[in-house]
Amino acid sequence: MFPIDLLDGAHGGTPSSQNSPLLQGLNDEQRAAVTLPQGHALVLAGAGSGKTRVLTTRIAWLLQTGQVSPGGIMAVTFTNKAAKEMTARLSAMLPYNVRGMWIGTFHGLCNRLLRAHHVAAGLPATFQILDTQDQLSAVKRLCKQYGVDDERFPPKQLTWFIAGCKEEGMRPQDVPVADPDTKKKVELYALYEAQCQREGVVDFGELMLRSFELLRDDAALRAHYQQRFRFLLVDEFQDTNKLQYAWLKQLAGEFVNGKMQSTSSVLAVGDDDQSIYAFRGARVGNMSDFVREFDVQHQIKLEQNYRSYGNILDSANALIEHNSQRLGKNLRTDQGAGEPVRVMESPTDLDEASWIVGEIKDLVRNDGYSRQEIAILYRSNAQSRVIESKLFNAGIPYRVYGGQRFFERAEIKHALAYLRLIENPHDDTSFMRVVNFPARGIGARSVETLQETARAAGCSLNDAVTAVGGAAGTKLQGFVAKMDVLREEAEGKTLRQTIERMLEVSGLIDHYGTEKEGQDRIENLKELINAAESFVTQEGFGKDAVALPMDETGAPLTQSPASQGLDTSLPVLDLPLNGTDAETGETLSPLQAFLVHAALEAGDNQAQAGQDAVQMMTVHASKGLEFDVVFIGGLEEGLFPHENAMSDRGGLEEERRLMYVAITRARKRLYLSHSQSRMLHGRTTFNLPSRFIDELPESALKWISARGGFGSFAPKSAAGSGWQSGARGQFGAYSPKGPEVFANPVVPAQKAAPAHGIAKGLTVFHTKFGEGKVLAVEGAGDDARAHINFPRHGAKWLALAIAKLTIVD
DNA sequence: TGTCGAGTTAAGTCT
DNA sequence: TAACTCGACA
Repeated sequence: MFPIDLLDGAHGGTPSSQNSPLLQGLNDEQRAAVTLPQGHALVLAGAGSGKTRVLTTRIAWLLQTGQVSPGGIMAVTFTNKAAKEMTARLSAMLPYNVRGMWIGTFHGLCNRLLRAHHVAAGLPATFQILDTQDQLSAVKRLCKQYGVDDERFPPKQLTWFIAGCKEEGMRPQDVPVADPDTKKKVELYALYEAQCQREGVVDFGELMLRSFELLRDDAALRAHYQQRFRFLLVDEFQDTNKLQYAWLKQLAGEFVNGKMQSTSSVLAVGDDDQSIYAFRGARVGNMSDFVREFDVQHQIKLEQNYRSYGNILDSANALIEHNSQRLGKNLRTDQGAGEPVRVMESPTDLDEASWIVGEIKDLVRNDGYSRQEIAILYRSNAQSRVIESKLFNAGIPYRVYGGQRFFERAEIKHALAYLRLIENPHDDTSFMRVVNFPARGIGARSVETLQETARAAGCSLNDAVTAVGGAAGTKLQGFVAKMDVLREEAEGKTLRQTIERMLEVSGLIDHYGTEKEGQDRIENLKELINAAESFVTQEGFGKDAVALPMDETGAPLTQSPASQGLDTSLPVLDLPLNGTDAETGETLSPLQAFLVHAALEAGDNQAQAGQDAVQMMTVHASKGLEFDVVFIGGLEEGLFPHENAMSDRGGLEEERRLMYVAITRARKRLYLSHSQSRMLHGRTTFNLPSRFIDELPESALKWISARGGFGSFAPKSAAGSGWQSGARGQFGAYSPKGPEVFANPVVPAQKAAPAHGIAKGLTVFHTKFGEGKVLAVEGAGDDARAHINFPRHGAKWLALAIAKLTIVD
């Protein structure tokens, strides 16, 4: 906290207090970024260079020097995590309420804009947000309705197509049609749009596109926000897509002859080396476009790293050197070399997991690390399962981020669908989801009839119910009546009461009560009530939901905002997080706000927060975080780099940046691990060690795996990069099966091996293990392996070029 | 119409 | 491996 009397002059005063406590402890580059003069600027911030600190201090600085009031600031991030952290740091730094500032994710801020101007945006006040699952089921429903051949047009691909179009800012009429297939897809895109509009729902892409169009087409509104936001700060700028950049330009000012005419100041903070979202339309090129189009005068590089020791940083630097498309940047540290980066090789993914768990035990018991400072990173969510089960068996608390998120669980989606139907009876996606769940005798046939009726009448499923006759009609009407009752009862009830009543009336609790594994689900549903409860408390619903414009002390502004240079002809929209209707002044109901929360923040804070638990997440989810100890598992060709990304150069470079992000998460100790075989999608695969391991400097590494036992599997790096044999004595302890799995001696593969004749289902004889049954055969030629179950020794993988096997029957 | 089991298929990162 | 679809049967 800094004393208020340090405030340097009134509005627009020159920031002269260079010895402000705010600036203490910043290095020269950071200080330069924090105290940048007005105008557009780009900060290239390397990993661990104190980027978040710079951003938040910059905001505090702007406020402290009176250059802007809280309402004049907009800070955009990509993840809720980042937005939350920024808000938290700011409230610790500033002596007044930060709620008046627009700090949030792109999608969160778009939602806020659309809520506030839903009439102008052509949306109902209660519009709902579709997540990826909802979007897919909406598309499936559409395809079925129009009899689309889902072989030729898989619904999933259609959702990608639609999302891709929106990311490029294209409506159906804007999409260039080159071939009949595209023509069809565009038609479906248009139909999908109509369906969403009819049902009052928007997907993620629509949130962005719709609010972009709102700003583009409504000059008065645009002028208002341009006037209002004097300072726009954008985090992770390298991850912006075309549409997001265009959206920013609308807010920043008017674009004339390719140049930005702007009275506001845009600060873009990014790191081209950490661009890992090209797959969802991110354009690193936005950085250079920004410099050109905004005529950026100030560029600052933050290269001093405060996070990691030398060996870790050297590894990161050496790795990213292999990329060709870079702006160029090299991290440095004063912290000394630190420990070497440890590299581990395991025979199987199970061994890898056991080793990680054993290592974690040591770290906690012997080296005094707390579990929450240890992270296990992996390329894809599917990898977490094995590690989870080992951690679970070892009794080590852990927390998994991402993956199956709380709000994406089936029972929670069902509950939310009921809540959405209470809010908006025309939400057909939700209607379809729960009309017969729990089962109430409304079968597929009845639903089909209902859909046809609705389509013919051009109304929602809810409204079409009365037109359906017979027994089916009666049952449908019963369902709708039930929902009507719930809707009426929700009036004047607390969110908690509404949800509890819904769980009861819908029959969800009863249903799961009779199900075998329903107890967990019931627990989750109760957790939903808790989530709603704490949401209501945190957001302060029920009190004065509209935050008034504030002065620096948090007291409401008594003087006109015009003194801040704001356009007073429009209402000042200092709104609570989830927005208020600017035209009517109505605020969202707690239920509406909670549904928004559920859709936009998929609930990464499920697990027991606060517990000292090992952190598990994908590399993507780890961006922006840091830990004392980091394990990166599954460093194998095909997995990391992922095979789908290996075909083209761009994809491979993105994978490398991903690896760069992973490495730079570690402060003190980094473990890299790969496994020779891995259960993937139900098959055992054999992968070479990742090329990324080879790209690291030998001097920074230390191999802790014992080499040997795997003849032809010898990692390709073995040739040049010295596989020092087991430097750690405990190798045998954490890989008890190790020596047995491949019990055959290592001999050079014989060239004349291919015609082995071993096939699944055969019984074979092994000189040491006796008779066994072949479970599977993988690979060909010298690389062929068989998985054989020996009654007395268990299932083993044997290299057919080496093992002496005879076929018994 | 609901339920259950067999067969099929996809499989990656996120708001 | 897990989620999903489809067909047989009650």
